[in-house]
Amino acid sequence: MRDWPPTSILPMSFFARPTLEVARDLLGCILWILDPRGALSGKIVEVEAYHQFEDPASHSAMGPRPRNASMFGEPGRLYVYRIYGIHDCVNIVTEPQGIGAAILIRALEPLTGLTVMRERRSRPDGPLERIRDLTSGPGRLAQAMGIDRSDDGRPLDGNRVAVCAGNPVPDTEVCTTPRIGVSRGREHPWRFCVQGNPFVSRSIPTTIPIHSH
DNA sequence: TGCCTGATTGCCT
DNA sequence: GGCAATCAGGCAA
Repeated sequence: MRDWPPTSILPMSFFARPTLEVARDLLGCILWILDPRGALSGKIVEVEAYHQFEDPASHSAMGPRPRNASMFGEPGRLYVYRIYGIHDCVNIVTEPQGIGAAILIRALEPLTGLTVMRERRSRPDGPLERIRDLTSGPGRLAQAMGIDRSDDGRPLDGNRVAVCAGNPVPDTEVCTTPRIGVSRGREHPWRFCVQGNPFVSRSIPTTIPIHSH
């Protein structure tokens, strides 16, 4: 496979850090997955951080359950859940094992395997025309990359999935906002995105630069 | 057991 | 801007 395995795979130690640091550093990194039809990749341009402690919006807030077990497992693994009965959402486990924190990947900029992504995202009436609709949202990118709940708990070790270092995003291009769609914990600006990147799922008025000049 | 809500998306008006 | 699709977990009864 020409593009596999990818280089500069981030080690477990990268994810075994404070969740907000990992979330911010994840911007600009590349999510890779080995699809039967080839390697797929995209640049991470939008994420949300979810803690266990004092974060009522986190799935881990009420402690370990069968569904969120992987959230309390080793860092650097996937936590995949289904939302609204339809869409799968891709998270990466952070902090030391047992804490119960993760980062939701909300948007990617497609880099490799656009043809496969377009086929996966095609509608009953035909393929998607706009590249932006491929991966600009948590449910969309999961579908485009072919990630589902069977990937829950899977390590980012380069066997099927990996996150690799990319071009670092400077503070001047990082924005933080409240998390999308959460009813509790909205006071925390724990959504991070690359300012101006067209693949960010959506912008909200309270967007503020992480680097205030 | 039954009802309600949710880290969403796409189609409809 | 409204709303259906679709389902698992939490909680009330």
